[in-house]
Amino acid sequence: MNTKEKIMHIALDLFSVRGFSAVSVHEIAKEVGIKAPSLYKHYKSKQDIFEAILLQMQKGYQQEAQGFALSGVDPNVDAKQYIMMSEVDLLQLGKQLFLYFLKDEFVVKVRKMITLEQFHNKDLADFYSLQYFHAPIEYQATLFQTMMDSKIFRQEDPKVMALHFYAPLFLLLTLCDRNSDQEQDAFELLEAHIKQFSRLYKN
Amino acid sequence: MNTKEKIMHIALDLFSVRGFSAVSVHEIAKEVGIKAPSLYKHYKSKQDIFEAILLQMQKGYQQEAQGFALSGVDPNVDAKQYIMMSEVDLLQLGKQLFLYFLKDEFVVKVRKMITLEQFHNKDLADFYSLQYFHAPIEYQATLFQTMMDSKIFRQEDPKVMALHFYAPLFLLLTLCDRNSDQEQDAFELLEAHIKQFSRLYKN
DNA sequence: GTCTATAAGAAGATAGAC
DNA sequence: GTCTATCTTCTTATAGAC
Repeated sequence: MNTKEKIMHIALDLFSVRGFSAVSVHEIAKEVGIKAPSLYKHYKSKQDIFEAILLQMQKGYQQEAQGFALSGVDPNVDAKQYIMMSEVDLLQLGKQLFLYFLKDEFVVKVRKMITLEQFHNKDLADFYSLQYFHAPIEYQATLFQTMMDSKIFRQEDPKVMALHFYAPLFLLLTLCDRNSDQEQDAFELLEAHIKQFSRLYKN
Repeated sequence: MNTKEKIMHIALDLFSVRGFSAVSVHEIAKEVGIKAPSLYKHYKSKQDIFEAILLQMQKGYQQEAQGFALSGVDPNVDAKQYIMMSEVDLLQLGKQLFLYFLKDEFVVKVRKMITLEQFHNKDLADFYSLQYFHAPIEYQATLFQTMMDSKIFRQEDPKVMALHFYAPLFLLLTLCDRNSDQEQDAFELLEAHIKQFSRLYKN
């Protein structure tokens, strides 16, 4: 990893725990192993590092989504693959989604960082809401709609069904972000959630 | 309101949007209408203001819980009142809980402030997790257990049932914290959630 | 309880040598 | 691309007059 990348990752480490304004350029440089002024040969300002992290995440997310069980691009295509979905498959899907959000270090740190900056400006608020509310809900609603059409699940509002599936995932995820020592409990509760969810919606 | 209280409320206004470290003592004092050094006659440090806010919230929460539909103290007592609970009552309960978390200005601002400081230290992380995860889940699990015993709801894991009831509330709450313009949508989705929840769990 | 003056240091960022 | 030296501004906090 070159110095520019090293700066970005160490800045992210610090921003994601203490927040942008509580971290000094001096501190980032020290962790990298250079002096603060050297850092300005790579980034024109502290804010520039922050923006580089966001850009990197948008790039990385596009790539990850491709290789993912759910492409995240066209839920209608995905849904056709899951029309015959059993309870086990749904469990698999939920776990996979949860583990991606929880175990991809870069994703975790960027989420934490944005969590700490979400009220600063509208762009970041909108970005967070899109990434962790609207996009997953819309996506899963389309998925469940298709599965309802094929009589796997009872006829209910697919958007609310998506909310019922996703909201516990999100709550447990944010719990783990704060208290990583509770990951095991969270994971067990996640399993219990999806199994009970399947029973409730099963036709 | 005296100057000491004024300082606390204005500090909270600023901390809850920009975070503790991004707000200067000078700025707080300016908004209050005094000079920065005068502020130190009321609080011994900036950190001291932060801690005063947390203390004030703990006081206020104890009082609010008393007058609340759910006492928040003994769920077994509460549950007996709700044994005959209908779908409409559950809707009422959910809305009330949601509106308390969303419309009590002090509660909203303190939640936002702690959201921005939650990764700084373990005490704040634990406080957030207790307030917005463990306490509500435990409380509602006990409530639902009693309601299952009296055959109102189908026999399922009461803790997971509590998760199913509460997680969408939390997700919509944090959405409103970021995007207050989406409150109306959130509220409608909340209603749809509780109605569908009732249908799913109804015996 | 407010003010002005000021300390003492840390902040982000630039200039210019190597 | 790294360094030292430096600029300028801002930071928290104190001293002491009124």
